[in-house]
Amino acid sequence: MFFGRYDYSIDAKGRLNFPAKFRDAMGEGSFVVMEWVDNCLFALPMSEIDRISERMGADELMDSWETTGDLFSTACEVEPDKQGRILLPAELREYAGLSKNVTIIGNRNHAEIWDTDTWNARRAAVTNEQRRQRMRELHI
Amino acid sequence: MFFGRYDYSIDAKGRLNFPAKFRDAMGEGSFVVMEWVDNCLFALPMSEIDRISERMGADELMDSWETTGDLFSTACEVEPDKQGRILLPAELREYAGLSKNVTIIGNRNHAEIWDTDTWNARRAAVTNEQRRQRMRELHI
DNA sequence: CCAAAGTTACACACTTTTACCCACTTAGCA
DNA sequence: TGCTAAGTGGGTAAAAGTGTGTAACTTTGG
Repeated sequence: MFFGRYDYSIDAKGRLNFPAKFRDAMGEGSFVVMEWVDNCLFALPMSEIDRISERMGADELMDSWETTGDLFSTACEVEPDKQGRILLPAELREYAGLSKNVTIIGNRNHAEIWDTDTWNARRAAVTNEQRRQRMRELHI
Repeated sequence: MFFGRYDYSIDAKGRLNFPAKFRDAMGEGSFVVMEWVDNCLFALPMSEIDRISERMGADELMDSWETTGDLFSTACEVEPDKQGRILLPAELREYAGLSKNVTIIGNRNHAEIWDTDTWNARRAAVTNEQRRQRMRELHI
């Protein structure tokens, strides 16, 4: 399970720290990072990639071939160094608009990598009333 | 079941005592604290988080991804130390406006963490007539 | 084919944060 | 008055995060 928010900055060598909790949740060794939507990056365990691949393979829809191509072409395998930092390819950094401040959040079964300003703006756009509505729907 | 009110203060290290009764009700080990609405924090057992996660994962609604991100990004796992204290991340303390005096209340299936002044003001704002009306609706 | 330049990987040192441990105080109770 | 449980305060060690140097590798141009 992934949750929580972590703020880091990309160092001069382009390295980005990845939260220790998430490293554990990713399992041993490497995991996968890919483009998602709204200029965020998707980080998920190898096992989840397999699951998605299977699901898309089973999909009868005509466009699953194009869809997986679009998605998987951006995916890359990363492995944290001894200090827990990862090095993202320039294309992914550019897609997400990552320059200095980066926010990594947990979201159920995956982590998301955002430019900090982008993430803050996105959260600020959610109103108290929307959250209240969500609470009602969840029947907590 | 969570009920009752407990008043504590945050110490110099940012630690906050968590009521013994609630610790028991949370079950063994750690539990989860997250932002809620009206500047209060929500504390609930791990099992409840799993339940919410499942429910949201099953949700067919287009925006469930955004919704879980908004909610889960604020969540954090905490485990009371041997004295029963928890350490809240700075972001959560800030959201709830916690500086010194903190009030923890029980509310059915979860606990809530409030700034004491905020909680007192909120209670003071409820009128006798509102309580009377609520009583009628509950058929107590 | 080789050398220079840039990139990536690895190692180490340092700082900050968090976890853990122990001691003390207070309140309730027999 | 002693006992127990709850709550509070502080010291110390481990872990997480950050910065810098250097070697290995890749790329590029002559």
